[in-house]
Amino acid sequence: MDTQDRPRRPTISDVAAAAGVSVKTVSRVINNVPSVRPELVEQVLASIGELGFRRNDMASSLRSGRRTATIGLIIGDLANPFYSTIAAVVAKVARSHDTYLITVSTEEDAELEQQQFLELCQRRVDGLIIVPAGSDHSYTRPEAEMGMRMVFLDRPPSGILADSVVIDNALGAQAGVEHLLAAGHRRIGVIADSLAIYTARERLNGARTALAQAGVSYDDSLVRVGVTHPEGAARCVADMLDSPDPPTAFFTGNNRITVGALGELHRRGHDAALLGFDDFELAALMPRPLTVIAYDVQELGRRAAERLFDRIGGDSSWPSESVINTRLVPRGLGLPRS
Amino acid sequence: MDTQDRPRRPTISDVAAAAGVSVKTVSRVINNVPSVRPELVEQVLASIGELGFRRNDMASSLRSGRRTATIGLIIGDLANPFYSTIAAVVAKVARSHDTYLITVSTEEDAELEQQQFLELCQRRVDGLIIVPAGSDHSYTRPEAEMGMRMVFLDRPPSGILADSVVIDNALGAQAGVEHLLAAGHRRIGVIADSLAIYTARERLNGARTALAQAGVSYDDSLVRVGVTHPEGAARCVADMLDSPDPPTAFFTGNNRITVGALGELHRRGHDAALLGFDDFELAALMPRPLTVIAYDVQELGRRAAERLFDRIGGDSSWPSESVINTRLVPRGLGLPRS
DNA sequence: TCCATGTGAGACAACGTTGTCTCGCTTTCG
DNA sequence: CGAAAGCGAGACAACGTTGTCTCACATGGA
Repeated sequence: MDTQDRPRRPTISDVAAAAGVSVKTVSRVINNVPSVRPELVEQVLASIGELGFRRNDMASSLRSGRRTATIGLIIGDLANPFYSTIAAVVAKVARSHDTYLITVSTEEDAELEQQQFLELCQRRVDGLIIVPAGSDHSYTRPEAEMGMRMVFLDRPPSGILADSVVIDNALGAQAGVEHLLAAGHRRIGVIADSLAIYTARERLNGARTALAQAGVSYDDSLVRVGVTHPEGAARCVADMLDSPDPPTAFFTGNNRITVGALGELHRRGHDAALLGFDDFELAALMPRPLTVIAYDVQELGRRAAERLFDRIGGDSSWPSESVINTRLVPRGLGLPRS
Repeated sequence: MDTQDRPRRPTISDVAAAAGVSVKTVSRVINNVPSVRPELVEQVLASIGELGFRRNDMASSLRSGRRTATIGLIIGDLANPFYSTIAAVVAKVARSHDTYLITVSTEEDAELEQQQFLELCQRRVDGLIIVPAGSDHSYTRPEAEMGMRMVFLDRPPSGILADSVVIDNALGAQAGVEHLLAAGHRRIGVIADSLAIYTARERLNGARTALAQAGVSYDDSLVRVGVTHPEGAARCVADMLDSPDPPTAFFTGNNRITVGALGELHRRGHDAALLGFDDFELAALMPRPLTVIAYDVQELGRRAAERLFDRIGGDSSWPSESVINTRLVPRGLGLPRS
């Protein structure tokens, strides 16, 4: 008959009334302040149980000015296993710090990245881990100056000095191409993602370094860039194989490209060698077991998350760049055409 | 020299002081209330830009009592592609409702599920999507009664009446086993996850129905349950193949089990047929292309998220159970031993 | 000219919680 | 026995924002 029509959550003041104590005492009980008479503690706990009271964390963190116990993760696409692995390990580290994780996808759109960054700042997350989509991060500077902690992951930031954790793309790609060269290949097709992406640039550079050091002249017709989908990679492979002087091996710049290329080779029953950057779960089970440049994705996420919590914990040392090593996982190659 | 030592975020009161207006006027400008003189609007916006002001969303939603624009997703493990696909599509639907997503992993632990559920309620999320780990959800009832919206995904709740979205596990498994029977197999090994999991129970039931309807007597030695890892699945396959009267085909209850079983068959070069529940990206590229029971995981997540936002939007109709159909994707089987 | 009407903007309180201060009671010691 | 000290618990204000109310001033009609 009263204002019971919409169910309203009880507040500490309701609990206080029910237990016959002041709101502050309820607050003390909730926060385990020891200086409350055990008998009152019991009364209060009883009332809390009866009413189903649950503290409003938002009000609590507003008043206390402490952490919101939330961090944000800005990534390309949660459906991509690379990103979801990172999200999982970041969430795990966050949980060990009693912190929740808000994950947002930018779909590799720089504008969306900026928008979501600012929105997460409005929510007063305690910190942010960012896998950059855009190439200019000076927009983060005002927030950084006002105390927002952030760590860049997989790609370094530009326009701001901040922590980052990246993998050794160039050296990894170089090692991969060297492996193909050592197997006797001289015509090696290289397929890379958009060069707007830092990792794609670095990997292409590494591949070129290997070729140059082996004295193999650089052939433009054997390099394709801006390949973003497996289908595109398949077309590139088809295209190069149909050319007059086709490659005998392929170096593919990421797992999506590798899968697309593999599919095309599989369809054709072609025996060109294939070596890709990024490992993936089923690589060993492929029709042709795949040699890949692998690295510890979980370690990548873990280091970024731990760096972030160091910062949140008050670490104010000079920003650092942490580099994760890659390793070549040999699982066999197609034989070079002799 | 003043309290500038720790960078403090400006508040609307700082903006008001800078612009020479009242805090309420700043609030009006922020919220696009039209009844403010354009000249003042400009002043306020200028001050906002200068100070780098950004509204505190937590304070805003506390005061206004409106939504927190956050929903929670409670799943088993974000690193599992099934769950990350769901998380991605839920995040997408959420974003279209200007809402953020907090994802937590239970690691299939019922106690952790309950704990995280309650913590998310404390955060005053607007709603929750839950993939149950536990089998009793009566603990959610007090929260539901106080207005917490929730939708159960992949597995129905027990102990509470609430919306759910599930797939047709029994019928799918039945169709899968029928497919193996139609190919002439009579000795079919069935490997299932822990029967504490609803989907595993349902799928096993479906498999048994198919066997029973075909008049194949049920052989306990051909059924393994409680298999949670690919390694376990591999051991089951090895074990059954090494038995005196080995199966000629396997029905595997989920994608982890399928991968483990496939690996073992691959190692042995064994030609037993394999048909699994759950599709996975590379199934078509496997050494033996895999026939699977597939379903639209994205649709599963999408329906749950849309149902949740219906509820948040005020829909108070009777709770519904939405069922997603499965389909058999034939990609070939090993031939039965003749 | 005077009063009714309308409009823009400020004062104040409130959301649910916690930090600070105070106060009364008990304990202890000179 | 009185005063200092200690301790438990309440009153009050504040976190940053927005809802409600009020008021000053401008406008228009009688």
